[in-house]
Amino acid sequence: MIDNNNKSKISVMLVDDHPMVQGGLTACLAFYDDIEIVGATDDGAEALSKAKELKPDVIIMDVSMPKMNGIDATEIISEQLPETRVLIFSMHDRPEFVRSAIDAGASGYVLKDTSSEEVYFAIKAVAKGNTHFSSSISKMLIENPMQADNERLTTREQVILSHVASGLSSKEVARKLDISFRTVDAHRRNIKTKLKVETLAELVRYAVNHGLIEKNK
Amino acid sequence: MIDNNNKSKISVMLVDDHPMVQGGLTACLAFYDDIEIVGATDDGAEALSKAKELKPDVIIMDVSMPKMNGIDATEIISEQLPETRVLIFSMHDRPEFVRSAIDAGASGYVLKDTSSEEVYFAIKAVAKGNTHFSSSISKMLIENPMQADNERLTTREQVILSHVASGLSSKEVARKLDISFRTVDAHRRNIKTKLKVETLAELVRYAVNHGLIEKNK
DNA sequence: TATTACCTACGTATTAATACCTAGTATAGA
DNA sequence: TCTATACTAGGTATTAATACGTAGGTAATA
Repeated sequence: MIDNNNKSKISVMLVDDHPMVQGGLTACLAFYDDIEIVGATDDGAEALSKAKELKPDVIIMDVSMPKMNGIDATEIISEQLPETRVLIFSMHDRPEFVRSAIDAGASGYVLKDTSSEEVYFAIKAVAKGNTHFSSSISKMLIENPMQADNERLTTREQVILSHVASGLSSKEVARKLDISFRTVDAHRRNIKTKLKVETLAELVRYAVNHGLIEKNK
Repeated sequence: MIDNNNKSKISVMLVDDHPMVQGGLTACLAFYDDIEIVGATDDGAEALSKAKELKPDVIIMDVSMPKMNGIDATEIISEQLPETRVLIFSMHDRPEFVRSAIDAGASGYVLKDTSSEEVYFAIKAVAKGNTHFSSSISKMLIENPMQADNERLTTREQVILSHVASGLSSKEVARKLDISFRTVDAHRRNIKTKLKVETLAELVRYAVNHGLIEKNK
């Protein structure tokens, strides 16, 4: 960005695959004369190239998008355009989505039921280098502290869990991974200890809710 | 509605709890001079009273809303305002959402990634008394025929399944429901036969995906 | 009256899961 | 070099799940 060029207005790029949401954001932000919509796209991959071209102050980014999701896009933008701030604008209020976004470098996270005014204030805050989270998001982050390192599942454990949650017995998982069924059992026990659960049903629910297994499969 | 009064314009009411979606719909439909937005609300319960007052030709209805969901609202509107058409406008593309909506009396179902033009055409179609479904919705309905009566779970079976899926053993479910664990086992076997699954993991996933158990619980 | 479906419950036999304990190898980090 | 972690794997014992078959009582429907 050229020094002092268009400095009084915050340039904003929209990245959302729902036409009505894009339209709604455009319409609502049009009321504020210190905000300028400089571009819009409906997928994360194109967002990257457009962001490099436009160098907006703020990007409003959805999470779920067809080609590249907003979290991955955010991570790359944070690396390649450190002066551009990303404000996540999403349906998803679960801790793992929010944490992924923060880890990827997002400066804020607001839910899609947020009022126009709050979206505007959030844009202003992140443009200044601050952060902004919906109050329910902040509350939820406080109530669900980050899992300790020793409570995270290793890669192998995730693989074991996804198979078990899909319905395979320990023997079937063992055969599939070419390991002993005792090894599978040992992993299951470790996984249960880490996740503080006791039953297979709880393991399955964790896997479904954390995207370790495809829905409707 | 008074005969011939304002007949050339289709009156439309918006029911969606996302301000940007409401804003986007309003903005996009403003381009069409044969459509008039006569009201908007963000919850299904208020939608009922406003609909009786305004008697719109078409209601654009979200599904997930805080106080009353769009399906329940649709059902009541279909009964009490038979000349008002409901067009569902939703994130959810799973068969059970779509079927619930149709059963409730909705005249159409479009997904939130639908273009402005298609939303406009859908409104026109349902205002005329036709139906309109996103092409992916139509395709999915064809591929997932309604379950036969003998494949639906009875009330008791759903209760058994929700307990089992929450992690209780057959003995624990038996104790909780004051029945024999043999009875629980018999139900489990019947449920598996009906759902065409073989393992507890598959039962749990069904329960999670069909809302028989709370997410993140 | 006969049939069907739902809910209930039992016995027998086999397999799977689980708990507990123990332990070797490889790799990374202090 | 030592320690910790991850991944691996074994034995023993107990409990749970599962399969198969059987069957009674109640209510609804033809």
